[in-house]
Amino acid sequence: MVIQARAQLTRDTIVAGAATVFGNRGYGLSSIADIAAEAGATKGALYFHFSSKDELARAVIEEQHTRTMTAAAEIMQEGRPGLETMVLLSRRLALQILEDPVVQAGIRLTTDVSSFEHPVSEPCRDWLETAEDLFARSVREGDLAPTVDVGELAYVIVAAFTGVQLVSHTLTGRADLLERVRLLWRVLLPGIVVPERLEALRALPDLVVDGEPAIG
Amino acid sequence: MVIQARAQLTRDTIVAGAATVFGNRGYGLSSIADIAAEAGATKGALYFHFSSKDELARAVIEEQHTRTMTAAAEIMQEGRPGLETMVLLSRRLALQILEDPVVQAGIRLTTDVSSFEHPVSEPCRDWLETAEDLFARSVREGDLAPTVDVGELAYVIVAAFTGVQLVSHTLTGRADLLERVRLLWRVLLPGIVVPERLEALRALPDLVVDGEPAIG
Amino acid sequence: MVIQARAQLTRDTIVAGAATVFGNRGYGLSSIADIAAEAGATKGALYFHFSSKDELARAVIEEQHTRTMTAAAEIMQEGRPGLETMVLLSRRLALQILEDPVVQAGIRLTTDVSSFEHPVSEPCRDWLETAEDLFARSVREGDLAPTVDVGELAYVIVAAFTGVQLVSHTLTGRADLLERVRLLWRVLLPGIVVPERLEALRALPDLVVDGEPAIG
Amino acid sequence: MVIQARAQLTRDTIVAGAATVFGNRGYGLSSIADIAAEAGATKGALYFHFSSKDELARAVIEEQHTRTMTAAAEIMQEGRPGLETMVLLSRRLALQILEDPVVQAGIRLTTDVSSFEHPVSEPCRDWLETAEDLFARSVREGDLAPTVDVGELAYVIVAAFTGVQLVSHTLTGRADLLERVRLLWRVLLPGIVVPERLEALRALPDLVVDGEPAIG
DNA sequence: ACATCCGGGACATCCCGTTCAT
DNA sequence: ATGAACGGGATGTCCCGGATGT
Repeated sequence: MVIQARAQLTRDTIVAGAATVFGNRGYGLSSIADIAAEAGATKGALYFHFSSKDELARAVIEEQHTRTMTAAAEIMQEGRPGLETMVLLSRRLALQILEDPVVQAGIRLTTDVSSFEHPVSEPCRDWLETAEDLFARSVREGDLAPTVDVGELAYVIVAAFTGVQLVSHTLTGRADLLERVRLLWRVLLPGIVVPERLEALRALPDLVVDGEPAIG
Repeated sequence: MVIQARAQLTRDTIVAGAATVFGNRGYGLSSIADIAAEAGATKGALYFHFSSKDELARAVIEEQHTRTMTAAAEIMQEGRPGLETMVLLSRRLALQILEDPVVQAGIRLTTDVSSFEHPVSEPCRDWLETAEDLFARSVREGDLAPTVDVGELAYVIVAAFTGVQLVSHTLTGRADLLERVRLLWRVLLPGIVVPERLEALRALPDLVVDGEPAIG
Repeated sequence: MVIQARAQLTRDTIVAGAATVFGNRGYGLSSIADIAAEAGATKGALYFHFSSKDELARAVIEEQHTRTMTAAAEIMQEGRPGLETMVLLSRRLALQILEDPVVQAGIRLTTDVSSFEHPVSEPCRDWLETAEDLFARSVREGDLAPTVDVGELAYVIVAAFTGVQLVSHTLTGRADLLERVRLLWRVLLPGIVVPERLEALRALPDLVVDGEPAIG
Repeated sequence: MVIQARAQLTRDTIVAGAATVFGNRGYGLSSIADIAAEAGATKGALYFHFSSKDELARAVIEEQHTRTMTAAAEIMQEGRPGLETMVLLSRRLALQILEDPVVQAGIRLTTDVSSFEHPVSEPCRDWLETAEDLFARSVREGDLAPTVDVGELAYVIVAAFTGVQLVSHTLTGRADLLERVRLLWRVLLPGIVVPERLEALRALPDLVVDGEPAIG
């Protein structure tokens, strides 16, 4: 139906507006009225698409998840080695956080909304799984020692990235996010790759992703 | 004076109640009425001690900061090597997070309140400084290579710990926090200590702090 | 036209749904959305047939009035004596109230909507008129004394019936309505019929109408 | 405490305002804002005393019940015969309905709120009981035949009065209420009192209560 | 003609953070 | 330090039109 095209547009606009407000103020301090104003929509329109603030927040999270997973899928299709893919994924996500309010909001909301009755943990689990798969591949490729527990390694990486993003946000408003992610890998890599590959992979953290400004 | 002692007690009770509520629901979703009820005080009493919700939140953060810093000072007085001290600090903080609602709340609020006009970043900076100092000591003690940038290393450690705490909270309600912190160090240490000390320090992550249940 | 047949059906469905909701919750607490849902229609369909909530309520009242008046006409055609007809009418109406949501709703709405700009009093007046006519006939038939004011008598009967219906609704959810109507007549009759006919009419309240379960 | 006196006053003001609005528009169509405005209070004050619209409505009902029962007690203390007391009670209630918005509202709300989860039926039951007691006394006094079922009689009277009040409200805005109540008794009495007392009691319906305008 | 989808605002109820007398 | 009150939103939902099919 043609009508539904306009509806979809309205819905997207609202999600975007919600992301901006949620991202700036967090769930609890964002008001539906502010969101509607930000999106240039009325509360009637908003209420037509989302039956509650909670549902709206979850829609933002879902959209963010879709976007990050789509971006991740693109990179994973390039057929690079596991570790390299992992690094690129982290940088790609960092870029999305910097550029896309929906991604910013989604990440913040995932934490906020976790206080609720039905917390949101899928995105987190998805990342863990992805990381685990890639590390498992790295083991097969000989970059990681067969003795490492890839699940545990994935946990540390995902958590560390999360922390870097949050601390960078707190201290510099994310101005140094990309640099900090690079730094994270420089510290982590030596401890996990097998010694003989270390030299070859030393440049990994400085790889540049599509759309990323080259390093000064 | 006796009267002031009671006032101080009331104030502490309120801070504790506020911590419980803030910690569970976040700043925006916590109401003054809930806090007063939780603390067993009246709203009037609350407003006598704190002139606004914002100030109350900052008081919780400050109290948390005091507690963590006090605990940190205790450990640092024991005169252990830098790296060992750092590990113990992290474990001590994890324990506080698990046991002390004020600490839980302070950490959550630090993020929440960062959306405000006067964000809170001191606690974060203090930890960075502490970590940096300890790592510098480790360099002097020969545990870390002189080439490492201790500031950067501190950043990674603090961020990673933050992330581990947050992810553990999201996925398991912090049930596995201690184990995850241990894991974090096991992954990190090999990449940062000088090779010849690695064997000697391998047991570091499993050190047990006062009050901590022994590892099964 | 065939199309209009479907429209009529839709309209009737909506009126029935509206009756159910109005009857349960009253005018003010019934929402158009609830009515549409109850009727299995969309709000659009509803607003095609009725231009406002008020109009819908009046349509329900009108439909109720039609149904009760139709039923009344049937009984009045049977050519029974006035008093007997009156008793049967009251029992027939009680049955309708018990069985037909539209009748329930109509009665409730007649009261509710009375708060509006254009109150609804026709149904009430119609009943008064009908009762008055029947009592006048009873006078001619010698059942009532010529001295009674048939208008006043009609008023008392209509009001008393209304009250019985309402009290029965409040106390037992109308479970004892039929019995209470019977009781009403047993109390009223001795005071109004001429003494010499009293014995003959004593059985009147226990007459059974079509469709009514016999008395246990 | 002195403070509570002012609070009590505010509370009463709010109940009175609520009664006015509820009485005019019914529960569903009355808004809290209108009530606050009518009472000259703020929504904050209102919410301090009543935690919901429902509770406010029940407070109005309760207040009405108190007032009618107080008035009833006064009359019953006068030591008149049962039937006479009953008649006077009905006239007193009619007067209250005419003069006291709280009583008007209470009666209307009793019906409205009956749709809720916790309906209100006590007032109705209290009246039934009172009437039953008085009729029982009348039997002992020889005004009523010992064969009458006083419970059933009470039901009819209470219901009939309720109906008269409602119909009078619908048709004339209660302008003829007193007259209609008188009429009700004139129709009812002959059917219930023992023949030999009928003449003596014929004047009962025209008795005048305190504060009632004499009959023209 | 009949029905639907989508959207528009205006309020409803409720509750919140805060102050003022006492 | 309390009880009472204050306004100003908070979310949610209502009644209702246009745009769009069928």
